[in-house]
Amino acid sequence: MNNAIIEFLSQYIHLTEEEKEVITHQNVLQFFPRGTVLLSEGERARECYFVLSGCVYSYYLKDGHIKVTEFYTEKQPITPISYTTKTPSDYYLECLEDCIVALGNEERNAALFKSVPRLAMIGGTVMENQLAKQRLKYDDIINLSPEERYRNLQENAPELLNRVPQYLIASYLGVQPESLSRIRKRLVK
Amino acid sequence: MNNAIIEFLSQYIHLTEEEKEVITHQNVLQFFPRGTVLLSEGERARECYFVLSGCVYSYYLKDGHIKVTEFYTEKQPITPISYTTKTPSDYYLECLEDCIVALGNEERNAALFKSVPRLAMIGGTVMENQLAKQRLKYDDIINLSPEERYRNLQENAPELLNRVPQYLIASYLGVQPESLSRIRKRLVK
DNA sequence: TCCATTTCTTGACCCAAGTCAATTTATGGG
DNA sequence: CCCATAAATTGACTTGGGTCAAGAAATGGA
Repeated sequence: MNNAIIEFLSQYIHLTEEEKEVITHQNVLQFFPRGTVLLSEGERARECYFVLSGCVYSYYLKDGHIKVTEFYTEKQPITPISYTTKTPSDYYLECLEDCIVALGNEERNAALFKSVPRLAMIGGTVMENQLAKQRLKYDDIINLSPEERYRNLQENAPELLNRVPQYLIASYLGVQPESLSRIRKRLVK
Repeated sequence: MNNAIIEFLSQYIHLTEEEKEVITHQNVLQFFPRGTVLLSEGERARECYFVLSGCVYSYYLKDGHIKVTEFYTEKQPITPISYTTKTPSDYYLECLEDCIVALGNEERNAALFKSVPRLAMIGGTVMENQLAKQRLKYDDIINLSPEERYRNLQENAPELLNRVPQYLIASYLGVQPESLSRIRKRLVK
């Protein structure tokens, strides 16, 4: 379970057993029951997260309606924009399921970097990779119809479709729940 | 002109006159005439860029049609996904106007970091900021109609509308040229 | 197990964007 | 300055998603 962090970091850097040990022990883990709001609009994020289990989603409100922007599941880092910019958040961050989450902040990261100095070097790379992913997602969305977007989800993240209520998937795809219902109907036949 | 880099870096870190001097002198600048292709599909990007003057745009081909993903103008850094991932590029990078560009690669960056060590620390922050911007752009697009996107462009980057041919703007907004023409017509009245 | 509430589906209608085709306008090279 | 070509506009038609309203199905708490 806790290995998720080690697995994640190992994508970027080779860790010795000793370093893995240190990282595992310095982790600050926390359990949040489903429905917990980790971050609210107007609040300033004081922490970033790493999902070990469960599912977190981020959304903002527009005319009182939820607009889902992302789902975060196992082995995914969450860096709220508000954490980056140190300004009040426009987004909510909420647990869709019971979650176990690793917490990060500048203090704790600094302590970790002191123990495993090589970790400090991959910060830029991790961010670059996140950015590359976000770009691909953008380039996808801009030229695809809602139906194509849904098919991509089916292809790339089929498990999400089972874990997440359909009206949140619809919001994530940028369509109304009625439309998603019709898209699904079209695709069945 | 060359100050653009100093201006850009100063958003993240305060530079002494001496450091500014060093950075200015270590810069590798190059002129590219309009139409120059900086990166082609299938090629691996060996450099990243910083636009000092002119306009560069990135696009990919889908069924032989251009899909514009971004315009880069003065004081904007360009980190091709291919540069990040060290894999062949799916994108083209091309000069829309005559351009003066600063070139970066790992070697040159390392040399620069050696001269001004503090620069190495802001890499993650620059990337985090780029990521935050890209996220906002995404969240925008997903819930806005083409017409709203166009109005946002008018608001946030009116100069682009004069510099860039309309059919490229249309592609950037994810609509057909005919549709953009009609959107503009609707908005005039 | 039952009921209230939430979520999902369906129908009818509207509208904006896509498509194809034709025409007008702009542009740059000679 | 003219012409060939590229870019932008307009018209007619199709189509898929939005909206509003009603009903069916699923869910969870008592």
